[in-house]
Amino acid sequence: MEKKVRRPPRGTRKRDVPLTEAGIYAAALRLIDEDGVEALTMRKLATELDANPMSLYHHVPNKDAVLRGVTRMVGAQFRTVTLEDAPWQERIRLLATDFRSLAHRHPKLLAYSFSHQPDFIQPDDPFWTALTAIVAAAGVPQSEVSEIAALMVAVVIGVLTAELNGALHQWSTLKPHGPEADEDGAADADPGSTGAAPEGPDQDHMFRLVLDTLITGLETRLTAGRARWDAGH
Amino acid sequence: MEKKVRRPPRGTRKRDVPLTEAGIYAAALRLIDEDGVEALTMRKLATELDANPMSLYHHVPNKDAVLRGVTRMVGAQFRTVTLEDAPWQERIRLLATDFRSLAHRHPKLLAYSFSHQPDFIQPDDPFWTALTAIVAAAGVPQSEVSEIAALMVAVVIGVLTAELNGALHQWSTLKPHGPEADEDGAADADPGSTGAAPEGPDQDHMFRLVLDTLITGLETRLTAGRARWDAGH
DNA sequence: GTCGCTTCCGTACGGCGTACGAAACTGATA
DNA sequence: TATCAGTTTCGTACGCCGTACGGAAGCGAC
Repeated sequence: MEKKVRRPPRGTRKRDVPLTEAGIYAAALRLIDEDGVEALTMRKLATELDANPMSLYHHVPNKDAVLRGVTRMVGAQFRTVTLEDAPWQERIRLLATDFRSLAHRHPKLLAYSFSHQPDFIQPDDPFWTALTAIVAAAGVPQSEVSEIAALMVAVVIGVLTAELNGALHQWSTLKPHGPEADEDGAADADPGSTGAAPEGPDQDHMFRLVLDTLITGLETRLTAGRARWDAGH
Repeated sequence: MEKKVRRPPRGTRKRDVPLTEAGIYAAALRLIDEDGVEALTMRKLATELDANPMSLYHHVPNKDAVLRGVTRMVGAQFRTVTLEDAPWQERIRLLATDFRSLAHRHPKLLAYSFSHQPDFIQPDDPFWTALTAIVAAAGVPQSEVSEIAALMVAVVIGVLTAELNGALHQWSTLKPHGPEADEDGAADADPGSTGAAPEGPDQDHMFRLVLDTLITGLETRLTAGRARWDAGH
């Protein structure tokens, strides 16, 4: 007759929805965005979901799977506009910028993923398909598209990682040499002010700089010497 | 035969040299090279040194300091030949290659350092002084040497990280685009042994490719438009 | 001797991931 | 409606971890 509820019924609990895999990932992402990956524990995650730590294990095999799931979830959120008829240089710039803005949306998570989850890029992710399409459109031989795309990802991720963890800023404000010993004339018109600008380096600018340099290098290589590609090494 | 026991052990003791900071770092490096950074614990480290875990804390403030110390120690080992009169392209190639071989000597440690210790490059490390000197010699204006050097480090580290954790191999064997053709045969690579790989992507080659592309881009930018540098783009 | 200082170590606390089994809930069936 | 099987939730517990704390062993100076 009476529905006997020993446990406080709905209403008393904060959570009125049952645990789900997606819900766990979402909560984990919330905590990670807030405090970083290393501060995420299964107990805190359970608390956030108003559940017992062990309850999570019916939806997720272990903590590592949580991280992988969150990463995959965020990676799947990636969207970019594909300008079909723009020059490949423009398209790749846009793609990289979109990717960078995703990284800025969840910096703590992506800084982790970049170094700990080599498979956070999946072959059918929109990012990868777009990138390979652009690289192919640039004129890279079909057989090397993957390699070139892989290298571009590695480079971009390298710069992003350095940007996210502060290394880029730190290095670029390092003094070039230390003592004098300036040999081999570098065109040097700058008076001796050690330019300790409080502003520091502009990360947007630096990102674009790498991108442009990379693109320029690729252009040169593609137009100047097709034989160089085919010769390989 | 009387044994020279200057230190009659309370309890049984195997270690006859006292603990030192350097000794702790050396042992930690041994364990890291073997099992990876994440497997290093203060207890295992103490066992390796035949000491009580708490004894380490008289020479080192905490575990994080151990990691930082080991990283610094390895970083200080970096050596490169400086070809004073070679063209900067050649010099930078050599520097990057030397750096890469250091990374291959302690892959587990450096994969960690790259992402967790933004300050593992110090202003007076031979690596940094050599790099900034070369960049300056290439003709980059004094005021931007640091930025360019920082970017090059970020790029190289990005590629090395991807190489060390297997991502580079994985990505470059990814199918370029469509889900139409189903091909299997993903063979996992063992990081570190880049010797005689019979299969597709040659990591040495890919590293050189990035380097060359970067250098080419830099060349073009330097020779074609000096105004571009000065205008700050 | 007996101090004071450095080095070493035993014990212990709080937190972690998660194995295990019991309890509670759910929907299908009788 | 009562029963029951399967799923979801939870309590307890184990073996790790980093490290705080305080006591003990060695050693040079007096």
